[in-house]
Amino acid sequence: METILKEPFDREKQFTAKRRAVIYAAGQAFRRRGYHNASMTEIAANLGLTKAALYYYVRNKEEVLYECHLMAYDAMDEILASKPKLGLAMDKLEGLYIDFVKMLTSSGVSLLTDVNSLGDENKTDVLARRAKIERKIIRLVREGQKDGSIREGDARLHVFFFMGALNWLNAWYDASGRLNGEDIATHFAQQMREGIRS
Amino acid sequence: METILKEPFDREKQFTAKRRAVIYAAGQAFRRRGYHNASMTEIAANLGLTKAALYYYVRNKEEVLYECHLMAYDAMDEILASKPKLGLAMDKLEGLYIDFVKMLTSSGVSLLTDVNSLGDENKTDVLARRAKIERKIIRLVREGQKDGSIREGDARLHVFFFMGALNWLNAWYDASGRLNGEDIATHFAQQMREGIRS
DNA sequence: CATAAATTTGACTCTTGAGTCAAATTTATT
DNA sequence: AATAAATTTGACTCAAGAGTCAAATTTATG
Repeated sequence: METILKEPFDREKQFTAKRRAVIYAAGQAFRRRGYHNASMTEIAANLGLTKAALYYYVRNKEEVLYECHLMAYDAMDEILASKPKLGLAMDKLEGLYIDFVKMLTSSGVSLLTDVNSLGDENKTDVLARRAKIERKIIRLVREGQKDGSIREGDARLHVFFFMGALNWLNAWYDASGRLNGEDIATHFAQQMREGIRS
Repeated sequence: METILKEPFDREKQFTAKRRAVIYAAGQAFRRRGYHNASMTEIAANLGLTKAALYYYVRNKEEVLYECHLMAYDAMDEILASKPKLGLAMDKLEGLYIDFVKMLTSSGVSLLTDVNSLGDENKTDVLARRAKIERKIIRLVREGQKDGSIREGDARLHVFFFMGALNWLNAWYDASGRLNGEDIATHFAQQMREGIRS
């Protein structure tokens, strides 16, 4: 029972944990230096490994980029799923947005913008994933326009506007800077809200 | 007089015009496919040229990226300079923002985000250039907080929030889509304004 | 048309970094 | 300790794309 059940799962767990660490480290590197400027050798070195060792955990570099994107979208999906379904749409949206910012400033996961370095397959996939999230938020905005909490106007534009702030975060946010994620989250949420409230 | 004055200037003009065309075409390619995914050969082909011909107009690829950045910042500087110095800060800011969006949606010039592919020299330069523009806008926001047209709060955050929308434009704006630049500009300007008005 | 300057090209070189693989090393199990 | 599986490595290969250059071609001018 020990060797048959516990052990293999443990091994698998170790493996996936390390694999995740690789993806994560790569994500950090991609964010700081850009996908093409961050070499696999460099990423490996950050983990105290050799490039060849990385390839034990990962098929190829593109796959890593792909998984980095998914990681961010998974986190967003999780946040989306965790939200209560009742109340004013605006309030739900605000909660959502705060969590997004907190997640992006504290988890080390970030929204990468380089989607063109993915092959057709993965690119379509990632864009679909992004679109799905956007659609949910747009739906929420429309709901807010119905329940009167959100001002009229093209819901897509409402959303693109404040989603831009999230994607731009990576460009300037420095975890060691004087601004902390919490403060940014509440500030941004207010600005988002005021921008579209009725 | 003909050969001594007119001709040489004309030649120079031709050269710089073509050079500009190269930078511009490269900018389009960088925007659509990313700096590293767009090869010099490809950019040349878009212009009906050979890679070797490009290098008659341009020292190297990095220089091209550098100039693309500058092109965008030049355009923004021009807009900044064109604005009247009187009136409520908020109104000035709104005019500015509208012009930024119009410029980015109509001129073919775009804000590139890949600054890490530049060498140290150029990178510092570009970041300084960006910072300078941001500082002007931040100053304007502070002015608005003094004259009462803009709500209190961290002026930098106010600015980072709505500048994100501009940088995110490239990711979704499609000149041939149903939304035109004019509409986006007025929509975004309103959302920007409501987000920070007092 | 002859000439010179400007422009363009084909055919290279060179570097970098992704990806591979057989062998070495480590870890767990009996 | 012996063995087997998991993990890591050094030393490669290979392709892509940046950048070069001498020669060909085009354009303008007397």
